[in-house]
Amino acid sequence: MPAESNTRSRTRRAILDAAVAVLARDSTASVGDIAVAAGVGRTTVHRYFAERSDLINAIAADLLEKVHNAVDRARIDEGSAVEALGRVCQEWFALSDGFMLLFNNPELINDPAWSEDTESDLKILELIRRGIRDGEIDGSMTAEWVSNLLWSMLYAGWEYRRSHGASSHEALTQCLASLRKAISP
Amino acid sequence: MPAESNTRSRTRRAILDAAVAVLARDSTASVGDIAVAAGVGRTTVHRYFAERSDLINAIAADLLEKVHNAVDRARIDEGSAVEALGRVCQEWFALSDGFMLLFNNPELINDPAWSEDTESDLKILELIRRGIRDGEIDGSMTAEWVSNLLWSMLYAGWEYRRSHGASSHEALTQCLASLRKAISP
DNA sequence: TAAAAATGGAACAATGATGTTCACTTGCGG
DNA sequence: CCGCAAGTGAACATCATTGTTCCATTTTTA
Repeated sequence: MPAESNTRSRTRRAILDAAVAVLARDSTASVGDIAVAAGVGRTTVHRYFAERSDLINAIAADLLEKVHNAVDRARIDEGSAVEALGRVCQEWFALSDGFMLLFNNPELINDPAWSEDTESDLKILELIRRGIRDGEIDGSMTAEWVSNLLWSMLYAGWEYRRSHGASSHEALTQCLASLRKAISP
Repeated sequence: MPAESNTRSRTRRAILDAAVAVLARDSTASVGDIAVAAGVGRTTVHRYFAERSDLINAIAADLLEKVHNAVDRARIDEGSAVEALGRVCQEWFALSDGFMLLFNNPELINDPAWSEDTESDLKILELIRRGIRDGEIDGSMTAEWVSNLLWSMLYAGWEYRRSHGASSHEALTQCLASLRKAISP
């Protein structure tokens, strides 16, 4: 199959990005709202994603890829486990819109791609177990709980920024500090 | 005005409780879905709450009252601040459905009753400040951040129970332990 | 520059939720 | 045990969203 033309892939990206931004604020936004946000006609959106669910699925796939890339960039095999977790946190922190969208969109979480444990989830769990083995992370907690902690800290950081006007840097710093304290042995 | 008859207030409660339970799982559930869950005709729901938004507002008010009552029961002026925070956590943990509903219902959070800082929010912030003054809580964090931490820990606990099949007791225990570690000086 | 690709926008049918009315039961409560 | 408050379900109009089609217009690109 021929590669998608440049114009088409640019338009596709614009729609996808706008959809994430809009749906993160209001998960019930209409296709029309998304089209406006993307600076594109509603017809065009339907030309790229026939049904609303196709758009949702595309968002899920896109986010999944971003998550994977973030984990790669974090080089989780290098250095101490806690440091590596910090790097993952930092990378994921930038994906706030996508995750906010994921949180309050049951249909998204139930997407096959996000089934039980994504590849990235498993990598993080393994990283946490390494931290526990090395005595860097409190072994009285299950790896799953630590993983939950990480997510909820990210959430706290995003919320801190959103509702208290904290800068991203500020929020991330607090986030990381609290996570380190919470998981330390 | 005459007090509401027993039957009426019972029906009202049934609708309200069913609405919380249903909307916590799917925030877009129809009034019909709620009526079925409440074991009541859709017409009856509309008799109690003319519009959908009236029902939503009633839920908000109801939850707000539960939150207040929980804070009262926690006797936040007694004992150490950290112990008191623990009691609040424990009380609030039981309101999971309501909060889940609150989290992914923008229209609910924007309800006048939940404006900026509810009475309970202010009480908790004051409690946290007391903890910081008394040296029980790390003073390098703002009270607002600690408050956010508390919420995100609750969220982590609920999620741990939901997706990892942990018992309420287990989840709450982890929740409290991690919170204490995160906020300790 | 001209063909091809991409977009815009109007119009339309289908759908599902909402809110209202009404005539008909049900079942409390005095 | 009976009357009346309360609830039921059907029917109806309204509304917003969705998905589709068609044609004119703009933008790419060959």
